[in-house]
Amino acid sequence: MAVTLKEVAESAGVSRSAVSRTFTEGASVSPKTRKKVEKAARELGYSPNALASSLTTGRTKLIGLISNNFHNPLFLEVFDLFTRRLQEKGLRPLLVNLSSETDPENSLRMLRQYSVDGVIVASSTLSPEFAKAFRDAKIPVVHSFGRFASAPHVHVVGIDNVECGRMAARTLLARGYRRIAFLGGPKLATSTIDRRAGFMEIAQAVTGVHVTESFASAYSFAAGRAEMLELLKGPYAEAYFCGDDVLSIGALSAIASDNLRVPDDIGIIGLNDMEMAKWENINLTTIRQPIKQIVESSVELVMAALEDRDRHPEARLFACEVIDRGTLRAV
Amino acid sequence: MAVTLKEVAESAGVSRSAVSRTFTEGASVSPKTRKKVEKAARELGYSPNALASSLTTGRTKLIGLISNNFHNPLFLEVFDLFTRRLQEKGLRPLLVNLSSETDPENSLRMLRQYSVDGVIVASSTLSPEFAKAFRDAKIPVVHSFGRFASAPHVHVVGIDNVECGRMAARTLLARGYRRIAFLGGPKLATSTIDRRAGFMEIAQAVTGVHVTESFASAYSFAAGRAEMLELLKGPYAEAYFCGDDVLSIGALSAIASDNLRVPDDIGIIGLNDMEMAKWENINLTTIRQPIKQIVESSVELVMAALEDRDRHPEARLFACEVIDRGTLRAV
DNA sequence: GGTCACAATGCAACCGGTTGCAAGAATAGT
DNA sequence: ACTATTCTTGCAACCGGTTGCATTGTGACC
Repeated sequence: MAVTLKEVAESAGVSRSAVSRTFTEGASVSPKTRKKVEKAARELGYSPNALASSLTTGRTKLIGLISNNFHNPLFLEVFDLFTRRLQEKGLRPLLVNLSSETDPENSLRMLRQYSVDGVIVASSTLSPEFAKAFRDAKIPVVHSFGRFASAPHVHVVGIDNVECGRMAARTLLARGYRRIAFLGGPKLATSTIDRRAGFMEIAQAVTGVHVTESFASAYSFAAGRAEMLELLKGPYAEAYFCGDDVLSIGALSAIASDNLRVPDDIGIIGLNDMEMAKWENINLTTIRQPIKQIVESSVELVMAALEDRDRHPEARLFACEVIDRGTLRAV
Repeated sequence: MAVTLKEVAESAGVSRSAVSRTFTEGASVSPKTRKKVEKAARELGYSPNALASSLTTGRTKLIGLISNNFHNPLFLEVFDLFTRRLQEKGLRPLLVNLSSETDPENSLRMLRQYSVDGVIVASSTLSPEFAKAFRDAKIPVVHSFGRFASAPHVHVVGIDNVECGRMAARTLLARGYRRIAFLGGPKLATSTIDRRAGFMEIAQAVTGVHVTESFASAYSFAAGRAEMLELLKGPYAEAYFCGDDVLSIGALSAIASDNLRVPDDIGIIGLNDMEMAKWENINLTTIRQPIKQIVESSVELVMAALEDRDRHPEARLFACEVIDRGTLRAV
């Protein structure tokens, strides 16, 4: 096994406490012993066992990073940002893939067994039971990319999907589109519901605008393509607000298959601004979701909640913005 | 804090050992006490602290999952597969993003501090110092997607990149291409070196074939596109073997920007067969890397290495196959 | 030099479990 | 009914650290 505290203590000729103290921030150790201990530690290649110390301190610095979005390329960026940020802050992400669990109860038990300090759920949905279980266990939870609520029952960081819907509708109207449509993700996803609501609110408020809606079975390329192929069979709209970039890309491919051109024949606006959206062969006009800020804020929030366990649930919203590329006609 | 062993013991009216034993596989407990303990545990909502037990057992069931490929969409699939598989096997992935570390030494220390049982490095490169450090610490390492070596100094699971290069060359030749080229990733990446070697071996062996090579600065869309745009300025080849799918997609976009058509004007064959390759608007002919098998085998191997710490380093290779789609002309 | 305040150190108990060992209980064998 | 064997069980030590407390050491000040 690895070198232990005791061995270092013996080698340095001091007590175990002394060694422990040299490795704890702000403990009282004289420069002399500190030097001795550090020398011994270096020679033996000692590094403290974080798990053992967590036993007494009650802090593991482990953060459960839970997601079920392992098929949306956006989330590779999200994982990248999360892991970097957590590492920077001295926290360790324990990754949990929720999609494989038949029973979320299971992941939950596991996170408790490993005494994670906190949990970040990076997924648009978070079941209330899940949230409750963590609250009962007094483990801080931050729901990243979650649904905004004015009275949240859990910390949530994300965007205002309703406002995004409005933004999309306004953008389409500003470009002079009059027959517009919402092409959402799964009908039951809260993100779909909210984006639709905002979109409709604006679209239906102006006379002379014809608005329709439809829903893809998943936030995926295949679902977006399939749904758009279907739509193209009938009389189709002038422009579509797709619930998500990957859906948009699916739709774009359907349009291309039908030998229609974007934005001449059909306009598309997406949501997310994932890396791929700026690829020149896609060049998607979309609404940017500031994932970097969301991630940073989530980490900050989970750390704050660690400090103050009874911190009141808080919702943090970030503004989105339209990124104008090539899939919508000019103003 | 959470419920502890002691509380359960008191509530059930037995010793702590008894409780511990009911929760350890294969320990000797009478049905009667087991029943009592389970009842008490259920009532109190007890679940054992995995970290505390790791202290005596020496096993944490934590596996360090290390990568620096947070920009290649293929790796979202890889992470999905790894997390699922590890979870199925009762192991927990502790994710480490190497790209953010200025100093890999750092991640290494952290993994030691958290006493991970083993490490999976999912990245084409693995520095020898890194491997050595783990070997010194007696922590099993599996290098997934690593370079094949007939005398590996670390467990490695992946494909034979040289053979892939050959396969690509043979495929292009079989389609009647005679002016062919290799468009690799970073010149120093072992994957690039090997794929190039295999490609050249075959291409240069047949007379009348003109073969050239060039290298993108990274395995990324932007780099692939940039390099291909450059190539298109001069006399270009009939078909390109790109080092990777994402590079291929970049190249395809460059070709489209120049108003050339695939496969009529230029052929492209990629490597990986990531999800995107089958998207209808990309429809990339490529060499499939069997990532699912690689992942499963990696997990299996790391578990085996856990059992037998002195297991001899082993290289496991998986065969690739050409997936014929639309970016190469027919035979 | 003596007193005092405070810094440095070691002791021992503790965090939440596991496990070797010996003693006691149960079962089998005759 | 008595002994031999196997199962259960609790005790106590241990895993690798941390920390409250009492003790000792150090320097400041008068």
